[in-house]
Amino acid sequence: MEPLFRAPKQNRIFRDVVDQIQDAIIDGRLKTGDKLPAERELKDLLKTSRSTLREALRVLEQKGLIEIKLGVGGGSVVRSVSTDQVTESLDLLIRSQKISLTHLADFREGVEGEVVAIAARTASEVDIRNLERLLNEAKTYAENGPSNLEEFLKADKDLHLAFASITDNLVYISVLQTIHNNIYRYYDRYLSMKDREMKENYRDLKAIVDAVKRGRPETARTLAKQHVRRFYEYMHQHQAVQ
Amino acid sequence: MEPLFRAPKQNRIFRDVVDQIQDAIIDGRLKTGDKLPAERELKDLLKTSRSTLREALRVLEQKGLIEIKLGVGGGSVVRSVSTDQVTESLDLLIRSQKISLTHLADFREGVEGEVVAIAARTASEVDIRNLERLLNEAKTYAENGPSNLEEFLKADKDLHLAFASITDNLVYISVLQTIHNNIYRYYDRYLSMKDREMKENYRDLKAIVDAVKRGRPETARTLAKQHVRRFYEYMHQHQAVQ
DNA sequence: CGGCTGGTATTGGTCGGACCATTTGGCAGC
DNA sequence: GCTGCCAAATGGTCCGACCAATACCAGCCG
Repeated sequence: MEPLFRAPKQNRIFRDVVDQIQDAIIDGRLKTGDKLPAERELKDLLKTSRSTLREALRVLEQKGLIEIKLGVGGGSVVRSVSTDQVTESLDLLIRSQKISLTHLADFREGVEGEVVAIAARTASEVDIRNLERLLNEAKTYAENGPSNLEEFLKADKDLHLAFASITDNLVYISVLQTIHNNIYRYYDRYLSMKDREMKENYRDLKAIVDAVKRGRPETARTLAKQHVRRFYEYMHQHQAVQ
Repeated sequence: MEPLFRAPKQNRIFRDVVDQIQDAIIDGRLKTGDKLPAERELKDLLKTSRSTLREALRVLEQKGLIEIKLGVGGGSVVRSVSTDQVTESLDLLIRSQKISLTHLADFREGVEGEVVAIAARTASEVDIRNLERLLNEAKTYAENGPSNLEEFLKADKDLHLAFASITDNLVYISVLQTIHNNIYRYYDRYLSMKDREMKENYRDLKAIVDAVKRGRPETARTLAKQHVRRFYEYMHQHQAVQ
């Protein structure tokens, strides 16, 4: 039987180790949940040192391809190539302030408009029920006023990501996850929503869900764009009075 | 004077080292082009071992925050936080075949439509001249037929990215760069464009540039969506006869 | 008998030190 | 003054030891 790994060549050995394992994951020789051998064992299989191997594992971990756990029964486990890690780099862009609030808003307006339009065309009954459940959560928090702002924003986020899920399109899902996972970074700087604004926001969401339920793509798109724009207007106003 | 680094705490030291250096880069204490001390020196400053420090540096390198060069005068240099590295994770998604051709097409239709619409509203004269220059390149290749397919696709890509640049919005730019940097992975599997199709594709591009030049956002959007859809229809047809 | 508890083995995390490989720049010899 | 080689700086690799977290099991106590 052919061994899973071979001794590395090239100048920088750790790079070769990374490539070997990454390729094995990408073309399916290693599957999600598979456990790599222990470091002391793997270093022998790869005919390298533990330090070099560990540098390679760190890189793979950072790429989101494996997860490393401590203790007995720990070790390196292959993660599913998912959207979780897509966040990292856009995350850095945002944190380095290379992306302005306005640019983020423009992007969201276009993409989220399209997403709800697709959702309105393709949502199943199960999808709709899920949307209504999330909408109901948002309603509860909205009624309780600004003391529940954090929970309300969470529900708002969940709802937006639920629309993305309905498209069943990993590109939309991962891109929007990235945006929504980072958007809170702007909150502290800009956002302070008042009671009236929370309720207004909730009515937006309700209207969008309604349009999706009734299968009106263009209505949903218009409402979503308006919703996003309004959200950013709150933030801009708050910025102005700071 | 306060030292740039302090001794790490926490359970996993390398993680703390990563955070320290990353924070220094993000909030500007370390600027693009700045050189970190040599490893043997930095490990003393951080009161850690060289192995641990190196694992941290590997992670930072993978994040695209530093670049490590060998030899005398080598070392770790802070890179500008750019869109280059945003590619990595979507790249992995695509290579793992988690994203279908259709999903990619749907996403591009929405986003590229929006992008050219924005471009039509905001393009400057310089932008227009640049578009016309790129369009002219595409024309040359299109006229020379399928033997120039590769060059034509490159020109097509440049044109699409040029539209994104006009928006001046890093989110659009980085997302579309990611898509276009990876789209070629589908070519081998699906694409084989014939002479007639290349010319048709060129006419699409020309019409879009024209709409942008004349400041017609909605016309540009419609044309761009149609252009993207047509492109993927070629690929699907080719797939079907394989 | 059952549950708590502490020990122990496994596995990743950290450390220090030695040596290798690459690169640059200067010095020696022509 | 040019050429080519050597030395120093710096990252890359390797080794072996020990630390730290954790799962699991044996044994004790209620």
